[in-house]
Amino acid sequence: MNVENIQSQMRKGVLEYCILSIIKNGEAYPGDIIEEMKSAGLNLFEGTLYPLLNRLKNAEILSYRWVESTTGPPRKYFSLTEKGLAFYELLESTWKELSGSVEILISKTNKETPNTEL
Amino acid sequence: MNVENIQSQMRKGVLEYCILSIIKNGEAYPGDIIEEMKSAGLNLFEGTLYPLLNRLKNAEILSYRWVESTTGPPRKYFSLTEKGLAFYELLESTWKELSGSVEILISKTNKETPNTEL
DNA sequence: GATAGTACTTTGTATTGCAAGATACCCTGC
DNA sequence: GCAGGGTATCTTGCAATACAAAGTACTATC
Repeated sequence: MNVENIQSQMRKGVLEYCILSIIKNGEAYPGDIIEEMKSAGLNLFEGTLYPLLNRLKNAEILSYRWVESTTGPPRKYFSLTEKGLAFYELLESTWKELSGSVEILISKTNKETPNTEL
Repeated sequence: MNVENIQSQMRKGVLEYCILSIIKNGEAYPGDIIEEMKSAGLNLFEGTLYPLLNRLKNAEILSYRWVESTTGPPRKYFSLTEKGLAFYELLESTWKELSGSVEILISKTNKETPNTEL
């Protein structure tokens, strides 16, 4: 019940959505994705990302191609498939519904009984 | 990788936040909470809620008192402890940070290359 | 051909939402 | 006083998955 755990729990649900959004923007390899996530304030670990990308690839949501690098071994550049784009849009509406529901709930419970404040 | 699973994953992270928000508004028993969540569009199951409430009680975030009911067995009415209020505020800021990060990421990745739209 | 840096993969652990069923309490009718 | 239906709470087992940590592999440089 510590802070890291809470953040991790909340992050969980939106990880796929964020990652697909990055890839939708253009081909990316895992290093790009981790960087972009961090710059938005969302930490992401290799041990999380690689299995996730593989799950998405196996579900035919992502595809990849090998691209050689001058600074090391070749990289897997991922991009969305057609199915992946549809999946992304599903995630998008799911996120909007969820965040909408939360807003409704929070604003409602904050208004009804002001005397809750002691 | 089905729809229910995605929704469930996203819901996961905000469950505690929503439930604490409802309880913060005033004492509530599990039936109340499930009703309120459903009315906001968030399904919640008994098998999820009871263990969660017990975890929060053991962490001294919630306390409860028994209240008799005219329609059945007595109910556990939960309320926030002092520690619970602090925890709620932590969840609140965590949620705001997360949803902020997501918005940043999504809007950024949607703008940079408009030609992604096929 | 050894070393360092980058990239990808795998294994094990802990958490927790959910389904299903069990337990317990209250009331009514007999 | 006890059988049955409705309400409420609790428990058990399963499945999914984020994370940590260690391992493998490729490239370039010395």
